[in-house]
Amino acid sequence: MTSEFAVAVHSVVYLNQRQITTSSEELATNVCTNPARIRKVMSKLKKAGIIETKEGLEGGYHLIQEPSSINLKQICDALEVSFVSSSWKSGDENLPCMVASGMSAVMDEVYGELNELCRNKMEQITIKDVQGKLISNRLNLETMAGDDK
Amino acid sequence: MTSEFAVAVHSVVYLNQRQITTSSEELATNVCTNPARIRKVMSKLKKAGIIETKEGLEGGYHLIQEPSSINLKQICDALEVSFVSSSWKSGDENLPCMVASGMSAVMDEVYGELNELCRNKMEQITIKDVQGKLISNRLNLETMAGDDK
DNA sequence: CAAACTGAAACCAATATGATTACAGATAAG
DNA sequence: CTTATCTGTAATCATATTGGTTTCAGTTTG
Repeated sequence: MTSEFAVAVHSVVYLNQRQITTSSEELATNVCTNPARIRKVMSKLKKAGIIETKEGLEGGYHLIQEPSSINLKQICDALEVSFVSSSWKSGDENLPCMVASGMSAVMDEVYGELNELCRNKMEQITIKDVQGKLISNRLNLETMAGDDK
Repeated sequence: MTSEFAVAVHSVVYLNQRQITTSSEELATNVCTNPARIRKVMSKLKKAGIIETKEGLEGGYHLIQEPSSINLKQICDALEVSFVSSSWKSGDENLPCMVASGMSAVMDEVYGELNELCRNKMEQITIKDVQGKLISNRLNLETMAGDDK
C-alpha cells in the first residue's frame, strides 16, 4: 500500500496543531518527505473540501473543518487509497479450467470486501481521535520513563 | 501487499478440485507462476497442517482437511500475511514535536486494527465458499453470453 | 542406485514507490 | 507593475519491493 494516506493524516494533524497557514516546506520537514509530495497530497484534500490553500507569498495550507468532524474515511476517499489490493493476478482468464480462469476475479472480490471493511472502520476515527492517541501514547512513554527511576 | 495469499488460496482450491497428489509444477502451471514459489508457499501451509506433502517419485501436495473446514484466516495466518501495512514511516522519533515523533506509531496502530478486522473477516470465508463463488461467477458469465444471442 | 519429487537459498529482473527537479500560474508586498 | 514566494503538476531518477530463475541437498519410490 502506498503511504500517501499516512502523509495526509500526518499533515492534517499537524495543520490542526499549528492553526495557521503552513507551507508545503514546513509540512515536508515535519512529515520527513519532500514538498512536492506534500503538495500532491494536499491538492487532493483541497478538492475534497478538507483544507484550503493559499498561493503566493505567505501562502500554504490550513484546515477548514473541525478536527472532530474530519474522519479518516474522508481522507482515504479523497486520495482514492486502496488498503487491500494486489496487482499480480493468479491464473489466466483464457485457460480452459474454472479455477485457473476464475480465481483472480474471486480474489479481487475478496480484496474489495476487505477494502470496504477498512473504509467503514476509518469512518469511525476522527482527526480528534488521532490527536487523542498521540497524546495518550506520549503520556504512556513518560510514565514508562518515570518507572525506571 | 504480497500476492502469496492469492497463490495459496488458488492452490488449495485447485488441490481440492483435483483430489489427488499434485506436483508443484502442475500447480505452477495452473496458478501461472513458477514451481519454486509454489513450493515456498506450500511448505508454510504444510507447517500449518492444512496440506500434506510427499517427496520423491509421484510426490506432491494434497489436502488433509475438508474444504468446508479450511477458512482463509488459517491460510493468511500460515503465511503471516499482512493485509494492511506500510514500510514507509512519516516523521521521525527524534524530532522534538509530538506530531512528528508520534504519528508513525499511531498509524501503525491504525494499520494493525485494520489488519485484525481483515483477519476476522477471513475467518468467515471457507475454501468451500470460494469454490461457490467460482461456480456462481462462471454461471453468471454463461447467462450473460446467452443474453447476447 | 536412479529418477522424480520437495525444501531452501542465492541471485536476477521487473515493477512499484518515493525523491528530485523544473517550471507555469497565482498572489501579496513594496 | 514588478518581484519574491508560494501552489499545482509533470517528467525524470533512485531505491525498495516483489516475483522469477537457477541450483543443489535431501527424500522417497521403483
